[in-house]
Amino acid sequence: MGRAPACGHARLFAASLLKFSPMSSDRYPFREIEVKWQRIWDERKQFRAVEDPGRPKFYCLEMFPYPSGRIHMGHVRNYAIGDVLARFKRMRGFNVLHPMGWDAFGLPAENAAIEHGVQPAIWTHENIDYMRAQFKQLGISYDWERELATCDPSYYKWEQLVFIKMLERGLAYRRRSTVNWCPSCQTVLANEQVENGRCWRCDSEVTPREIDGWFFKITAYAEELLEWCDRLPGWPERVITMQRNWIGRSEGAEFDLPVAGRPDLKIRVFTTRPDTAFGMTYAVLAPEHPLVDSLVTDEAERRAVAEFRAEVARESEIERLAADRPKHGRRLRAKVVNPFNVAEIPLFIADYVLMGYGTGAIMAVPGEDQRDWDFARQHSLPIIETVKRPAGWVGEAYGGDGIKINSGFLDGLTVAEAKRKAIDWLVVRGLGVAKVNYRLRDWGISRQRYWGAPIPVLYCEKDGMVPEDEKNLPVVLPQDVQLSGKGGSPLAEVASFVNATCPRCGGKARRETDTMDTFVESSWYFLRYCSPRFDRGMFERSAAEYWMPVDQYIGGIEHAVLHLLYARFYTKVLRDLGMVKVDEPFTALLSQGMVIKDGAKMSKSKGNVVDPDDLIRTLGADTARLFSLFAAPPEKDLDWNDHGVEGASRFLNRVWRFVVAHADALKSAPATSAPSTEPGKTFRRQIHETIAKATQDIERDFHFNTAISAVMELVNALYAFEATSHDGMPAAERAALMREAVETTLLLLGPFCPHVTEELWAQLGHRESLFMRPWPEADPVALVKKEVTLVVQVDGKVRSRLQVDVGTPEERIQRLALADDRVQPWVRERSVERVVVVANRLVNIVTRA
RNA sequence: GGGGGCGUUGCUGAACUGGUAUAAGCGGAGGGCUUAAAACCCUUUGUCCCGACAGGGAAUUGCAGGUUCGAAUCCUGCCGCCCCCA
Repeated sequence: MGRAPACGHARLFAASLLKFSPMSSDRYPFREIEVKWQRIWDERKQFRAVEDPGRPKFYCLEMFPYPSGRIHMGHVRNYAIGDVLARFKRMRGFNVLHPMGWDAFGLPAENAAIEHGVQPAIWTHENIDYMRAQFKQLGISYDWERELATCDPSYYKWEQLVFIKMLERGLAYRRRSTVNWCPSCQTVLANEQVENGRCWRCDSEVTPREIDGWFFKITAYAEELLEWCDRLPGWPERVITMQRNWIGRSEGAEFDLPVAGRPDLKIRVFTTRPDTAFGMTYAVLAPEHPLVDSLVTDEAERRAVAEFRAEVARESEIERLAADRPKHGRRLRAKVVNPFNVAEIPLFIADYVLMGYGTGAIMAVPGEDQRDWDFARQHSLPIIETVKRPAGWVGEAYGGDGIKINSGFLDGLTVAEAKRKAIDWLVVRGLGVAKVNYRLRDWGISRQRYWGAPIPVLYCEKDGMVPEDEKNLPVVLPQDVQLSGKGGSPLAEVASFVNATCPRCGGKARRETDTMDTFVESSWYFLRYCSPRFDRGMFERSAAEYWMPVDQYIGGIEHAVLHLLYARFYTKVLRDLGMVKVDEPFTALLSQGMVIKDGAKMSKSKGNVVDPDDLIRTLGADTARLFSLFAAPPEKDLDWNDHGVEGASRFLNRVWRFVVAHADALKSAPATSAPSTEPGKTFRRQIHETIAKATQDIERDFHFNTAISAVMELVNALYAFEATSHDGMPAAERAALMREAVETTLLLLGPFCPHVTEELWAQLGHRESLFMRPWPEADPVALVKKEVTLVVQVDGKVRSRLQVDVGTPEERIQRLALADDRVQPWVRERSVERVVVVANRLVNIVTRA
């Protein structure tokens, strides 16, 4: 078979099989193929998942998207990674659950309503329709029958039910807290919506504001969430570390500082370093601390404090905690007493102490804490060292270990011993307790927004706060609400919603008008997928028991703390409500990197956006998928490169041309072979080495890029094999090997590029889908090597190569190596000290002058 | 300030538990096919040195050291970039 005619043949063949689009005359007809197979997969419901206790299950899940309108390249990458795994695991014999849905509540829908007058529900559903079509165009193997949208009342109904149960158990509660408030928009802003202290929309200054809101008591699970961090080996270490730090467990002590001359007042402080108490030279309260008001002595001080508070209120939490900026503080007239040495010390309010951490008050030990040291220097306060510095120590505050000094009864102890003794001392005297503190705060779930799940609570004139009766659920979000973007919670304006009946007494009641944070919906959607149409509960127990936990979760690193922590918490709550058995929702996690172009994240303002629609239109979904999997391993950022995409397209064309050109010969060839010739054996070994490598790369560490490159090498070898005549090789052997190589290529490539491989598979005469086939296994017989090439080094430098039979004894290898013509000149003038032989790899001859 | 990660060719990136550094793709060069171009196919392609060629040699994985028969990989210090925490 000549090469040039093969080309022409390919075109003819393709043209007769499928109609060509004129603009892609040199490319395989990807458009037709992709549409065709998407339709067939859909009709066959090929990826429908059904519980089957007889087969091992694999729950493969990618973080569901917010329906913003259209997908971007980050989505393509995320969902392509998931699809490779889902298809791969199916071929490996697993019963795979691979669902898709929509994180459909959120601010953008509401903003679209405010700006363009579209109802959020309509806007959202239109976006979902468009994006669903895009996913289908990418050929992702979802079980579309399980699709769900979180804005559907039949979804959030169950979340409202769980809310009520959490309320009963004290896991949901209401309290006042400080939030970011925009006075012009009259609404609460999320931290991300505050830019440099200003509202992202109207640019007015954001102020903290005390308002009532709902919280989930995630802190009740702090210890368990932390403990399980050690039991999630399938998670990336950096995500685990971020979660650990976020939870921020610290052990220490809590004790009281009496206010001098005010026997009625004392200030509770938390410290992780009770051993340093003798170094306490002042104390600090958070400016917001409730005791501050009782501590001020006169009107002048009250005014000064108020002024200072207003100043601090403008600073963000991040600014207040930044180590490298000056700390602002104001001295109060009141003084406190250090119980350890009964010294009277000054008391401050300062921005670097937060009400939200510990008790909102600290003992300041500038000798051992850098922030205290900075503050002490600024305010000319004394600094006492209570830990002996190591010899040669240069620096300011010393946070390290050492022997206690200047510390009364703690002198001479190590830091750890002193901590224990200091706590004992406090406990014995009833002054304080040992205390574990967490940085983690309870999860504020109230949003003064319309487009979210209503919180199922009413306020009755007679009964006070009352949960909605379960039989009245769902509390449906009203439609056709006029949204102005002003005036706080939009639901408060909807009389038909607000005015309701008290489920307890039947009297008049007002509905809660806050809606839930959208992270609540995403905290359990993976459970709903197990039985998405179940209408007698959140999910069907047996389905959840079969599918849970998610075996592989895939998503962006930006959710390292937020979503992933909330979902872990919520799952544990459901477990404690007796609804699920699992302790953790996600066994393994893959955090994929960002898609970068020209050194920056894709964004409209940078003009470096690649539109998936364009790509699918010009080069096809298989090419888009292939490149996004080939260009980098999943956990790394992916540098988008237009030339590289063309390379991926070129490769698929190359596969296409070969198969189509040789389809007739391949179809009639025997399926497997035991080659009799050396070149035949070598080629077959190459085929099976590719299987082994690709399988390992996918399975072990998701290194799809190297798996693909292995297949590329096989295709190159296939072209070379075809172009060589191989005198003496039986025609049947040649044909069988080509068939084995081609079919292996298609099977290995299938999960990456499902359409083109499925089409070529069919063209080879297969009736059954490629994806119903088992994943190929490397044949150990084919992998056996008779000979190996050993590298011969002299003093670590490569000087020659040796062809030897596998299993050649070491002495013989040594002899051969030393006798080698190329080795001789390097050892002749020197004496051989030793010879290192690494089996089947190399020989290193170590010499001495 | 503390913790973690990364640094390999013109570019993206390979190199399993230390064992031929630079696979695969992109880009470059040359050739074939073609009236021509595109597409496609083949060959070649990190640097320096010796050599007409064949071939041979040297240094090289951010920099400087160390451990080892042998280091991109392990250890120490430094430089640069990134992330998290403070």
